Amino acid sequence: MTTTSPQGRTELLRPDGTAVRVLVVDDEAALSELLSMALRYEGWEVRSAGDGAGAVRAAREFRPDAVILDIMLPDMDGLAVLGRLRRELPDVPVLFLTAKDAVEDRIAGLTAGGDDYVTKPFSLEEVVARLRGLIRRSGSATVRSESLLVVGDLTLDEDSHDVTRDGVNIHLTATEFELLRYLMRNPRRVLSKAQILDRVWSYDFGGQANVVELYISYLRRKIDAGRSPMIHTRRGAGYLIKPGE
Amino acid sequence: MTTTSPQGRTELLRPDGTAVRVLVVDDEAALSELLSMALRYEGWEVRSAGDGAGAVRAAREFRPDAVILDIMLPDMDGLAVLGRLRRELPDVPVLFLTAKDAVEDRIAGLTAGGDDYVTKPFSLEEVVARLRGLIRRSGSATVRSESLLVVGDLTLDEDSHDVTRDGVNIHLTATEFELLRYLMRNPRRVLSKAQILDRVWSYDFGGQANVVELYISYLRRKIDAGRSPMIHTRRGAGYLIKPGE
DNA sequence: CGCGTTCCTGTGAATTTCCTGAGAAAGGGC
DNA sequence: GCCCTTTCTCAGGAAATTCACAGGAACGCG
Repeated sequence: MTTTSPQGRTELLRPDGTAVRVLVVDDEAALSELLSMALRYEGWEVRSAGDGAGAVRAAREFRPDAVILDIMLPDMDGLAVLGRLRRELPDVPVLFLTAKDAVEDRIAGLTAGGDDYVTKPFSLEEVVARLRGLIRRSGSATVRSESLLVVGDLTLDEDSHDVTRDGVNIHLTATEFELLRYLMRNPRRVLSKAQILDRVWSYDFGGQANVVELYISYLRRKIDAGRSPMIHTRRGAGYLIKPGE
Repeated sequence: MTTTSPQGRTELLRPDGTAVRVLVVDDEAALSELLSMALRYEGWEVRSAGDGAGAVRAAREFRPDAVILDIMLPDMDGLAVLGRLRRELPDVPVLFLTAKDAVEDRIAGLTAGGDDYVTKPFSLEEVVARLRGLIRRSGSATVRSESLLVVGDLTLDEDSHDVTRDGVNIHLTATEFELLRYLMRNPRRVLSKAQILDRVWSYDFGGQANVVELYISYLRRKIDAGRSPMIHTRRGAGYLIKPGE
């Protein structure tokens, strides 16, 4: 088994060259599973815990580089877990999972230390992107990877959310942005509509699968318009992005 | 390559090139947590103590470059702690945390020696800025940072609180100033409303998240009025500031 | 060449997100 | 204590975004 990620992109690695370690703390087994699989697929090492006690134990043994923490847990409330995690892992960034309306009720100071949060229901693309951002900025990983994705003359900046083709700025909506980011993080690789739906849309999306077609169509209009096309259809298989000739 | 903080800003560093050390003395664990997280994220090394005895011990071992001291502590009152800290660390600047209604003249006496204070409830932006100012002026750290933030033709002086666009002075209220400072310390970077709220508003703020929208609106009126806009909305993501073209 | 399948995209409606005016409440300076 | 400034809530309205639906185009296969 090689250390290159399944998707073949440049990975974030720890200073000693080993894989980045992520601890997932969530009591919903299904969610925990979903996250673990997605993160392993990123090439990261994952451990998960279903309650606060397990989380603290895992933190001590596993010494993760980042934590994903659902702030509503059964035995302790998430904030208590956070406190105990912090004692074990003072400098480790935390990505919080929270219900959408909880944000309005305000969880003061959660993101204060450079941490971040994602509201449920989330898309995997969002979680992975946020987590990569956290790790990148935490300095725990060696690779100060750029926040800039480049495919041919197309660029996408994950920090500023700026997208340009051939130097020209292109305005994308939030969903278009996430779709393009997913494509660009997997250049020259066919992604099926099911994969895209699983990754870019939130896990509870119940709509028609052809939203993917629709959004591919939107992207083409904005990105390929006139120019040599970069987004290609593989009939019966999916879509891929690659530099135009 | 210059050393940069996690957020990519220039850091304050000590003469030997190591990170600045800050001691946080506060008995409220939650506050202590919040501060530690924020300061670590600034790239500083943090130790915290929950009482006077611990503070003195930490001072002796840790030799901090600055101290944040809550002047109401359980075992000794803050003034006694201060005295003993001063014996350990004669020249170290202290940032006091105090209740708003604390006796004014007493504070005035305390801060006479170049120290500073912040009233509770505070915003992290304010604490970090004050602390940076203290450290910068104390000479303990190599001054590698100006107090002037510049983005395009917009400037903000953290010392004098002067803000100018294209040379013209602009009057901002306290909140507007802190918001703008946060944006300008993270140029070209999308900041979510939650992040902004966590950082610019005080930790006990319980209000509506749309104050952020409101203050962005105020800032635009004062800063972007007529001119090419520098504050941009990323719908569904947040706001960012960048030089106009 | 004809046919079924797959994909593309215009239209429009529901929803979400953002902006901003008006005014109440709180705070600061004198 | 009084006046002026600042902060913040509330709510209406504007605008952008998401998505379903459906007709038509393109494709691949026999």
